[in-house]
Amino acid sequence: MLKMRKTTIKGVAAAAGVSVTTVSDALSGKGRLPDATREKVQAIANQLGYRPSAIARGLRGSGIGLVGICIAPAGGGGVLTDVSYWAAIVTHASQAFLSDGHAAVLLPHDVGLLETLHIPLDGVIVVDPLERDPVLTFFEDRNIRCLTIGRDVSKTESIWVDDDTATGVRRLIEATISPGTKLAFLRVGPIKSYVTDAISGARSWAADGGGTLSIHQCAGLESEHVAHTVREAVHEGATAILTQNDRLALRVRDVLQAMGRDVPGDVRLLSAADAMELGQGPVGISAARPHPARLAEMAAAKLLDMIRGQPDVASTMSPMEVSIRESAPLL
Amino acid sequence: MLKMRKTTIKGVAAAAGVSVTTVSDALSGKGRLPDATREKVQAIANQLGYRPSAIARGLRGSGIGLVGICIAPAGGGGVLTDVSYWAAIVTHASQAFLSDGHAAVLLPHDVGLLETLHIPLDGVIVVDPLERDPVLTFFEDRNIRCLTIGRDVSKTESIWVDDDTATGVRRLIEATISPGTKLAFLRVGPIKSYVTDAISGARSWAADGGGTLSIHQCAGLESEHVAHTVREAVHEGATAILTQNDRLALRVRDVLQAMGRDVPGDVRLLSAADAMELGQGPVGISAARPHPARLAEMAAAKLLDMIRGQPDVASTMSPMEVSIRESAPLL
DNA sequence: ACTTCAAGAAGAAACGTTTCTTCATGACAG
DNA sequence: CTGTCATGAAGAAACGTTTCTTCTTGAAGT
Repeated sequence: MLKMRKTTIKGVAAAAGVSVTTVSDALSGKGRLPDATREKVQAIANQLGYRPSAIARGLRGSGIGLVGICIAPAGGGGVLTDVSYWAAIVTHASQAFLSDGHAAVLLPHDVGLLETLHIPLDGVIVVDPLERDPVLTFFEDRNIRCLTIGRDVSKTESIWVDDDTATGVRRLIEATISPGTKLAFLRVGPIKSYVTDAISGARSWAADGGGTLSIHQCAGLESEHVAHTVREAVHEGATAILTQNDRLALRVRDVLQAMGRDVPGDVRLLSAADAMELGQGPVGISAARPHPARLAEMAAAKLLDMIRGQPDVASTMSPMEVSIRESAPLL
Repeated sequence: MLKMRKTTIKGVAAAAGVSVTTVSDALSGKGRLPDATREKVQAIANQLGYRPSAIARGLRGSGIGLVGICIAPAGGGGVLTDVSYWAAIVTHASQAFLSDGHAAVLLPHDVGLLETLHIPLDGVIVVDPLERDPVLTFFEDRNIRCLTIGRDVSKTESIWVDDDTATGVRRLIEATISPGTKLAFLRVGPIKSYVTDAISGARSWAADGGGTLSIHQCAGLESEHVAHTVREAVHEGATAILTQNDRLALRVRDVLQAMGRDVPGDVRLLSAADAMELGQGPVGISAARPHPARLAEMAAAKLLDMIRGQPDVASTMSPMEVSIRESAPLL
């Protein structure tokens, strides 16, 4: 394999017997050149396999069309993101960027790793920021335009796109839980905005005379932790359980079954976040339906607006529909 | 918001009353400077929020640590990649890159779109290249190091990583199909290397006296097309069907059921590519198990080796295990 | 007191583009 | 014959780094 150095604009200029200016103009269609020159230069550039260096271009201009998607990796348990949620966001966002001539870089949701990278980003989408997320500070420090999917409740001036979980959850409860019921909210893991929202939706239902609400923190997704929390809730008289997300809901369903409680006969079960798995199994679980794909597209579009310098980019709530299943049928 | 231009190395030099050389040296730890100067410069750089421009850096050196993952988007039907396969490859490859200080850019498997992008890539992983894939030519033309997951059978000099589908499929057949059986291979869509391999695995089984093999091309994944092809195969006397992949296998199972044929009683059913869904339902489908995660990690590691300039990077086959389920139990 | 040397720091080239400015030429009008 | 203009093309600056080279200074060795 010939290890020759890449042909640069200088090489083309020399080969064509013209100046670099002429080459640049000929290839970009600018300047005033007769067609003859233009074609000659193009032919030679072509023949030499000349490709302008994106880096050199970027040095002069503003950026090279890169946007980041900052998201915790998908997979197993723990704080990892659910695979289909992850895939929906990543595919839809990157497609949206692509059709605008930008390319998406996958970034870790981790400042330590981010610091090892040195990438010229035009902007970044941060997915599910935590409260006072250091990742947001990281990008702010570097003056990189940032938009979040899900909100960092502690930052008021930031721009986000989010499911309207509060309203969605309230509608879900109203549709399936009879007034006066004792409802237990089960949460787990770090605080994300949708959890806060789900709670405030449930609170507003309770405050408006829907019923009473108690909140329980699960130590983890392992069966024993979930069982402990469920027992606690049931012992306090709860006859309806609302979980933070799909995975927790599935565990709760199993735990209730193991305890011999009928769903929905003894306890009605709801999830604040829908997922395909909730529709499977003998007792499907009712849930509010998030729209990762739609959020990703909206986020990408807005971020591109910001990059183009539009001044009036605003945050947006996306309305949620509800999926009614066996675990909590319509009243 | 203050719209000041980014602080550059010149700004720091001016503020510190030293030359740019000194700033560069102080921050990078090179050159010979007394600690006093070093610290002073660092303090000022810090205070000014100075971040060296990755682009400028890249201009001088070789690259900015970007690698591409070129893969057809995941989702619905058509030529799109299966979601879990897609996610496994993208997460594992990008994680591997990340831990080496590189970041992954998601690229479309589409020359038209690639041409609109101008990104300085150190290398790229092309997932499931088609035969004589123009995408490979695209990267070759641009002198970008390229490694494929799955092979382009027409390019012999390229470097790849792949499941050993031929051996896996042959083992699968040997374990579940009795000698002398008429086996029908059903394929669909564009030719990818794993299909060629699956066929050659089946061929070698047939050639060594295992049984007879016929190959059928399905016009599409829609029920009517699948039904047509299955009818054809069964009419020719096939009592075992091997499908190209999981989705086709699922359709075939439904079609057989609709035709009133018992699986595995009347017809044994196999898939050349396993997926989670094959384990679900009353009649799980036996299959050879690909390892997208492992392939992605191997591919990333090898590509990084190539980028580092290692001369002896070789292609690798990854052995496949088989999943035995109800549709074709062990003999 | 004169050379030699090392430390500290600055200068300047190079990386590959784009773009603003300038220059030369010839045509045309006065 | 001279001044104006348009055309075609080259020159050079700028983008922000890194790194190789050079320069200055003071200290040490003879």
